[in-house]
Amino acid sequence: MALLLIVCLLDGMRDEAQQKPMARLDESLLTHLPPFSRLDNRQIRDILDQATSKRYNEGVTVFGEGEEAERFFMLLDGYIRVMRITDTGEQVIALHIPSGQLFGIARALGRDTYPATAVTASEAIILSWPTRLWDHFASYDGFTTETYKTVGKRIGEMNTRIVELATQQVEQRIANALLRLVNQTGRKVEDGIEVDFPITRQDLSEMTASTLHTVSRLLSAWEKDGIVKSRRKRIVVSDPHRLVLLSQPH
Amino acid sequence: MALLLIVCLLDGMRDEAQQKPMARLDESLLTHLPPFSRLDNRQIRDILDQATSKRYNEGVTVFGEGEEAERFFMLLDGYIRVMRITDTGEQVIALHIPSGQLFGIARALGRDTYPATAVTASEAIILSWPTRLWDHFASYDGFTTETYKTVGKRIGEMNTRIVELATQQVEQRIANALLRLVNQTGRKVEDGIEVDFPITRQDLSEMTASTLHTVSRLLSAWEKDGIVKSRRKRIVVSDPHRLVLLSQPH
DNA sequence: CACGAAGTTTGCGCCAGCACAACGTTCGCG
DNA sequence: CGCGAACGTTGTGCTGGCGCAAACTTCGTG
Repeated sequence: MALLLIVCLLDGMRDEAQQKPMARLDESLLTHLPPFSRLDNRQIRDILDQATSKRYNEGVTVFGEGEEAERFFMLLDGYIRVMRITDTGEQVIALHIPSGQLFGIARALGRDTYPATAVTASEAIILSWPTRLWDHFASYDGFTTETYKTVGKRIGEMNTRIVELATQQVEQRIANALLRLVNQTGRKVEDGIEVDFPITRQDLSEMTASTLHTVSRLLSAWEKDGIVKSRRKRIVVSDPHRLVLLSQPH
Repeated sequence: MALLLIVCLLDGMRDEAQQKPMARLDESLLTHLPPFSRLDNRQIRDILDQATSKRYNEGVTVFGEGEEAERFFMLLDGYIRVMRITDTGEQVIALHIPSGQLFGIARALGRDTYPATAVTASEAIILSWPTRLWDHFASYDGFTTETYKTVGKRIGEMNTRIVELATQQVEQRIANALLRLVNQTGRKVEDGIEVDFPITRQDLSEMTASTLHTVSRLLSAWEKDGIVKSRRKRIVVSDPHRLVLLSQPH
């Protein structure tokens, strides 16, 4: 709810400077996001005063793997796709980050460079700060604690990912990926739940270590069975329950 | 080097109480381990005074996935295998932890339960502390910083793991797994570098999401080519360079 | 509204690697 | 030192899902 407000405020800035301090932004709006929830007003204002805001179109690279970690980021609206590219040019999507989370916090894990590439999966609004401010903010009560909770969750997701890749069939992996998307970023629509950002079969194949072709085939089959409905870049899950069945072995 | 000393000291305790305070242990021995390297003598003594020491045989479960995270651990000697078990009973090995690292630090990531199962991959000597002490130690300068560096590294490894599973052929994955084992835990022997703890083909297959049979076949083929030498539970890599070639696409 | 780019569908053949099976080898233990 | 269990090897057949190819649909743009 708070986020919507922020977005409106920021929309006004769309045609102005793409990067500018956020002095205008009401600090109460950030209060409910986990990393900031335990901070007092003075601290929040301090953080906001030093933030840079920027609006990104879909498919823009926020930072690349191996680059020096000069800034860290807070996603206010939209979705971020975290991916790596192999020597042979294949892309692997590691995870999707929903709004309200910090990302690119290499510094918090003692790294000097970003370990992966972050690309906007939809239009996005992002605050960012120079990395050197991390230690300063880290002294604020609860800031790091909440951050590391997020890290812990992501580790859990990665573990699950590994187990899935290691043990499940393609159909189950794709079903799982879709369920995860719908759970984490789903939006209720008339005939089911829709993934809240544009997603192609190619993307799904990169999330599940399969191929565009296989994903396409399966989605077609599922559509025939009335489990999903999809159009270009949009996927609606109309029968989540049957998808859950498909996602489990046998 | 310091570790060897510790091990000797502890060996003396082998037949005494399996669990007892470590008051006797010279604090200077822990000084060089990353999590403690920036601590002063008083702090190290404080940490040691509250530690419990225990010796484990090979193949013993230290903690299980989902259990309440009552303690956190420091591996002084040996190796730990971190694994998860799927609903269908398949095991997946997530990573191996070498001596000198903290593990089971769910608390540091805001979790109440352990996210995976930890089993000793060899005989091991482990210190542990009640979880509630974490926050106390965390106030010591550098303790958490160094810990989170380790977490960062493990995240990197997991990412690599995911990319490997997603893009590489079985032969390359097994070659990679073997190279990683040899790099991280290798011990020089006469005719090459040996994995420093007992490892079965089954283990390797669980690390690479393949089967015992395939691993066995490949190791046999490699042995015929003079790349590795293996006997029961032991693997020696005699020609790492050619293994690197095998680990890369084409 | 015509064109190109991006996204999607579908058919077909093939092969890496799994399942199944049976046997050989090493180790620990009484 | 003999037995059983754990660990390792090898052969054979089969199939899921990938590679390749070609055509179709939707969208944005000038």
